[in-house]
Amino acid sequence: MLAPMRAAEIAEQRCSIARPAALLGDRWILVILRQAFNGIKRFEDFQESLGISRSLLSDRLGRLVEAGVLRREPYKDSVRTRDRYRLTEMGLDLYPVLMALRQWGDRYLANDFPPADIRHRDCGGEPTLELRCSKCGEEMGARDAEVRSPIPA
Amino acid sequence: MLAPMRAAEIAEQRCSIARPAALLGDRWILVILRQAFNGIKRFEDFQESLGISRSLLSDRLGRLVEAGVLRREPYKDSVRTRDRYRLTEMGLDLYPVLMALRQWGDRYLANDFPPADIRHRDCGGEPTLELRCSKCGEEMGARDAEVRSPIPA
DNA sequence: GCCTTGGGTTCAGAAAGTGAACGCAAGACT
DNA sequence: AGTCTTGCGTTCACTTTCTGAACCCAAGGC
Repeated sequence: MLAPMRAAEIAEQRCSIARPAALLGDRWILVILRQAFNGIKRFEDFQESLGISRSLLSDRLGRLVEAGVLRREPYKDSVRTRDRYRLTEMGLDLYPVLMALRQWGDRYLANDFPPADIRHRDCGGEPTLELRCSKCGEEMGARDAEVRSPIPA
Repeated sequence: MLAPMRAAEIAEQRCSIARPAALLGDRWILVILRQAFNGIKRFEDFQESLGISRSLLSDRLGRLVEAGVLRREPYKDSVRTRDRYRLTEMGLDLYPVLMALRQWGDRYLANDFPPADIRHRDCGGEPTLELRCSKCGEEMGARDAEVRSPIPA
């Protein structure tokens, strides 16, 4: 199974948003990453927990490995040698993306269930994503930002 | 054109990440939002700047309107009445998601071009996304987080 | 009345996604 | 040794979605 044609075209744009979008703009990729951050590593566990078809899971894990987000490596179970997929440094750095999704989802789409309970391991506080100006330290939103080198597409 | 079947299933999960993923886990949706944040409002301008097919653009804008991320409204051009699509408050609050993608993209995927230049309107500083513990104020990464109510799927 | 423009909808063919069935290597069982 | 199970896929036939090109239609202009 090949990567989608249009994804490749989007990925070629010289744009800091289009390139990640070409990889991450996919429902399965995002929930696979969520599971990876939840500690899932084995093919079977991804497949069962997500209800994704094997062929598609195989394709998506392959894309993530190729992109450098996951690393596939053999490891010794108590019983035998298996493979597992682990987040690389590059993959771990996607955490803010997932947290941004979660924060927005909790706010606007989670009316019928309690929000995710994720805590700082050290102190039990709640992680919050802040968009802050690195110069003046003010918190910012979309309206406070100005695009100087814009709009590549 | 109907929304993809599996998207609906993912959207039904009681999960703060799966729900936004069902809407945003789509290449076109993400670049459409980028353009919206870049100030694009009209159907034609989205279409030309993205090279997306009209039918698909129509479908995606419709999804975003239905989700409450965009609002469609008529307005008076100098010449005549047109429609435009504008970000709602809910849509503007997606800014951190786009910034998270951009920050990651700049770091790992933008080796062949200069990163996007986005500045704080007031002081010219650069916006940075920080994941911080709201209790102790420490900056956090994936490894410092602990999932207490996990793994809905 | 006819033309242009914006914002679509409607095709038919191409690509991607789907679940079920099959492949295959490494240990374990007998 | 031969068979069984488990993990991790690939292949297949079928369905759904995407694609670009062609068409539609209302509001203004000529």
